[in-house]
Amino acid sequence: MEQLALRLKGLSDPTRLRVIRLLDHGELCVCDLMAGLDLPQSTVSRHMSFLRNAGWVNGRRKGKWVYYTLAAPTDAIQSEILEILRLRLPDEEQARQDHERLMTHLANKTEETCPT
Amino acid sequence: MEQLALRLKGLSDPTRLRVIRLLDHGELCVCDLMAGLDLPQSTVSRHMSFLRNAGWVNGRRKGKWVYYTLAAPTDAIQSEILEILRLRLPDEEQARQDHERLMTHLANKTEETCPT
DNA sequence: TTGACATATCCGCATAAGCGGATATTTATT
DNA sequence: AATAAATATCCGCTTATGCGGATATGTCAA
Repeated sequence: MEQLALRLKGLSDPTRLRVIRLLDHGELCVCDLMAGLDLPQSTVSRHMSFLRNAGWVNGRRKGKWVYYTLAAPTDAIQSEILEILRLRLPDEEQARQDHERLMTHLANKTEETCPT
Repeated sequence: MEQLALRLKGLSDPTRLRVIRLLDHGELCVCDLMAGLDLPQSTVSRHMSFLRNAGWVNGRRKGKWVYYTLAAPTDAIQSEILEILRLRLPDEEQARQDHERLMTHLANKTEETCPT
């Protein structure tokens, strides 16, 4: 139960659900998430640590950047919950705004300033 | 997201997951849960308030007793998460003990001391 | 090796949660 | 009305969580 409770605690915060939703579009670095969420760097980084610790995301370093992706599920529960979120995360105004901010930000990124 | 985060926060505690698992056997009053969880009354009652507030259980008063049941899901997410828990809640030693304590307690209950 | 950038961690702070004993509330019984 | 039983709430306490600015760490480029 401990393990599962920790997993679910990872999802028990609105900001972290927004992160999951943004990551569903693919790999993003912290600065991308800052733009999408419109939150300061320390706040985003802290939530990413929490999510990594709870087993929901992986981070890989690429030069100065750390790219986060949704983690591959390690058990059936995690896999099914992730699938539910993918299909049914509420389609709220905020999600639309997050996505729009992210897209605007990505459009202004050049290959050299932030390589994949 | 707020709403969903609250829902998930309801499940983000080991004791509350144990409650969900016990309630899957059917309606239980607080004293039943105290026996199953082996926790003091104030602790159990507080967790039940939390779960009710998060939309996972309903309580109905019957005389001196308050019987709790799993709440009927109000949306697809809740329904699917509940189904996952039902199918896949980890089969741990603690769950076995909880169940055993509950059964022993129920066996000692007479109709008059605690009616359904 | 210095500078600039991206990220992580530290800091102090405020609020939320968890705990269990004590007390209040509700209901049935006499 | 008084008592007892079941439950909810209050209390003081401890720990966890969230926040954002400040600082530390890691990495690349000049």
